[in-house]
Amino acid sequence: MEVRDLHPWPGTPEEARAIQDRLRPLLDLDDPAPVSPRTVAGLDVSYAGDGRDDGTAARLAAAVVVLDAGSLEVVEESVVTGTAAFPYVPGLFAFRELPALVEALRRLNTVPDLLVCDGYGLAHPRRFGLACHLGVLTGLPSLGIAKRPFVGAYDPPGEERGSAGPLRDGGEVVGRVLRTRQGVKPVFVSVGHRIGLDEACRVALALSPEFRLPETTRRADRLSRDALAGLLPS
DNA sequence: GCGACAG
DNA sequence: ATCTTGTCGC
Repeated sequence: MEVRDLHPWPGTPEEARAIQDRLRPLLDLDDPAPVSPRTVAGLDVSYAGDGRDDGTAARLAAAVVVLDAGSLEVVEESVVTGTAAFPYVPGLFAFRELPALVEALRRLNTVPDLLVCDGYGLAHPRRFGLACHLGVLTGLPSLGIAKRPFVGAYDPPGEERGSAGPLRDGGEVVGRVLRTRQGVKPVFVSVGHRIGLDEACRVALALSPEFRLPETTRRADRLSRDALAGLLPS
């Protein structure tokens, strides 16, 4: 599929933040139309550990797995190996894996109806997490499902699957804390681009019929790990 | 100023 | 993210 060219690559955290501030206005989040995705793409990245002290140049594998939204059967897979493009800095996480993920998306023959990212969308210090960034670059609806809290405050949702509550930051609701499995830690859902929070949570639940994490990220996680394992140890 | 901080 | 043993439970 087609993906917009990457902007000039930032050399410093300041430049990276400036890029996020410049791209944020491109988000389409006002009254988004229903997505009702037929296919959903899950994205994830695995790392080989070493690299430089700042984490740059660490070997990684970025995977995209497209599933049929109804049956959750695999429609297409794409994996690429590469190196971390930026040190890990909370709030600038996207710059670490963006180049590899974009390349994996470009190698897709299918154009998914929705992107499900491992991390955050709007629930971000500058309201521009990885899901927002990929949404703008691809033009596709996107959302983020994170395993751990980042920004915002929340009350623990009920113990049953489906229970949820608002994730609030700076006086605004930036996402939702959702229990995808009874008695198990909840996940953090936030919209990225062209989708509403209600639909994002419905999709998140539909993609997680059995486990805490959605099948999209579970599949992408396994694929990226396998790709890394297939590389010569070094 | 100090601590916390997606993956 | 990754480093990691055993253990409880379906």
